[in-house]
Amino acid sequence: MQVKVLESVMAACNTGSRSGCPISFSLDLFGDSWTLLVLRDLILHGKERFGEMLSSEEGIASNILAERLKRLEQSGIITRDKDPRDGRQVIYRMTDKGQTLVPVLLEIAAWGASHDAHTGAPAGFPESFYANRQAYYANHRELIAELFKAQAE
Amino acid sequence: MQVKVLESVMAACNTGSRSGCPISFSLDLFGDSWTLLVLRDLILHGKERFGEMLSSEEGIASNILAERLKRLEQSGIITRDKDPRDGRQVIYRMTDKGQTLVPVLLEIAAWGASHDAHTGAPAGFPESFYANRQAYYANHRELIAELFKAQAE
DNA sequence: GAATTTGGTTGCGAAGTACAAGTGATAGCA
DNA sequence: TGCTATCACTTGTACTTCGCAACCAAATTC
Repeated sequence: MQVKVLESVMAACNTGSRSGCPISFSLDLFGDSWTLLVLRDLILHGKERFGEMLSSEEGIASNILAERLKRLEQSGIITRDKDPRDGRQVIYRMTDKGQTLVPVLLEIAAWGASHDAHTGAPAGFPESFYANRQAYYANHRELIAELFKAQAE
Repeated sequence: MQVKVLESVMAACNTGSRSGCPISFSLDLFGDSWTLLVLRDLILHGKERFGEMLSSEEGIASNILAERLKRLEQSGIITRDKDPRDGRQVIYRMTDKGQTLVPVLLEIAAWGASHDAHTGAPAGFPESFYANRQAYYANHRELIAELFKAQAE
């Protein structure tokens, strides 16, 4: 009986998890400076190409980006396919599992926007999000675009 | 006019922010491996002492813990007070601003629990959380404790 | 007042990151 | 068909951060 417990602990160790804590598990995947920014580009900005992500405002290094994309693919968060129209390019896309990270990203974005004076998020985003999270989970792209449009007027 | 834009960009740089993105802003505060685990101990586990956090399952180093607590205090997320009953000890407590991180932590915990086979979270936590987020935001400690209790029976 | 506890700090080797340059496969064009 | 550009990386090297162990000062207990 004791042996089984040990085995499960070892299994956890082998997957790189530091403990049985679900937060710790999540952080082993995206708890570094860059992975969540890559996921932001994929999920919120709709980027699919290596070059697009490379040219993001924060200036990620190409070796770091390549390594993070590899890890995300191995974790089943994204897929990696050759572009049939241009064999040089690769298309990265979120899997269904990857899509389940949308609420995490939106929550982080809303927190940042509501505590950062110099945020680039549209005015009223956190309030709008906190008032109706479900709508954003289903439709974040369109709802955020609408806020930007309303702001421009 | 151009000058003003430049000034605001420079101000953003001085605060350490890599860009105007609200996610980037959030990650500059808690986008490393350890800060969110410290926040978990403070928010979800109710820990208040240096020693308590030091002895967490993941084994944070004391210099890292000290540095993170300092940063969180400077960011207004936590307060640092001497224990009036024992002058050696320090009590760390979440501020109101810190409490606004509860939804972020719960979302990360739920994601981890729903994708980790070896999670230490109580059975049914992600489902229960996703079905009724608002209740958890107001009352996460008690609701999670109830799940653990139900599991033990 | 000696030993213990608590909350740190310091120093050093290991690991991760940033930057620049280079590689290989494909594509477009003369 | 050969030349050049583009794209997605990889490699090498300097630099920064991290992890670990040891140490330290103040407060408390015995």
